[in-house]
Amino acid sequence: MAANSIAVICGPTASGKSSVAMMLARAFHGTILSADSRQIYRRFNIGTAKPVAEQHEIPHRGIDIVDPADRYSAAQWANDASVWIDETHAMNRIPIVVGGTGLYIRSLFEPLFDSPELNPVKRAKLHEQFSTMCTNDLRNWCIRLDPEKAHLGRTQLMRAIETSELTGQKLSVLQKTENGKRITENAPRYLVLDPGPTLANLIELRVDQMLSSGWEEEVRTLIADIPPDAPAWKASGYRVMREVVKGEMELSAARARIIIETRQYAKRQRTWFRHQLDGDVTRLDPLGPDFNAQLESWWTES
RNA sequence: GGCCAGGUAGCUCAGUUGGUAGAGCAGCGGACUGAAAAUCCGCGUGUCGGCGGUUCGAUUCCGCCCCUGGCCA
Repeated sequence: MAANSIAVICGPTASGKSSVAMMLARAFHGTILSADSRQIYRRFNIGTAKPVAEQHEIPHRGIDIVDPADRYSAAQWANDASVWIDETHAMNRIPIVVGGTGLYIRSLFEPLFDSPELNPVKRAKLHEQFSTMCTNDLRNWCIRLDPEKAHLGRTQLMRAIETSELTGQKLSVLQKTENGKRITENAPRYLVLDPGPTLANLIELRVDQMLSSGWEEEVRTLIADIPPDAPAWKASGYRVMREVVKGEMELSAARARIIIETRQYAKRQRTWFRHQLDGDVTRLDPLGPDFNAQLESWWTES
């Protein structure tokens, strides 16, 4: 790994990517850049599997950078990450990007388009209207304005509609023509970690660890002063734990539900990492017999 | 031991007045450009508990048996 390069380690939740990143950071003087859309939030620690103790040993960036009620974005992350990368290189360390938020990671190497400013007042008005509409109505609206985007989900439909309504241009066209600037000249080299079917067991194990290390107490204190619609609550398991704290759900039922939610999240991540990464992608099983050797040869290549 | 209610998809259950069956959840596959742990789309053959009987045809009707739950002894 050359001094000015960037290592990228990704994979589904609970795949062990953090501990692999820690190993590399220890051995090769690395700084860990967390590409995780939930670990950015302060105070949401246990349920997001935030590396709290690890930060004392190895420098981390991208953790605890946003208040729970604030909205963050892939674009902001890409901008912030480019600064962290420069700082890391300046300190003669190797940036190790690690995370499960694929869109964040990809936006580093395949930049998001330059989004036009949308008038905030008009935008708020539009969103007020969206909230009264069902997804199907939004879809029909999108078919008229930007049919290429109409097969996507509710959030993406709203984005396409607001772009067309407020700029008069199709989002699908803007994305093709207006390529944002490339943050790094280095070609991406992705390491995707996935232990295969064992992942289900690892997820179950990790949920139990979270529960036994005080997740419920954490949620009890968060619930006291964080608005229920704050973006940070969208981390999987937190809504269910909120019901437990409020006495609306048995802990055993919550545990089962959280395991299912987490498995479903991991599945979505796998689909994403299977199809959305472009470039030099290496896939390894972190529990495989030759993993250490494979990891080393991946690292020393190029 | 007697009576009653059940036994249908991995789970919870619907249904077929006799023409071999379908929902929710789970699971699987997919999409994804400033909310991404988000937001969406697609996918249902299963000895219809077992063995006989009636019937052109039984998951459905009849008989016996097995299993589960409840009530009564």
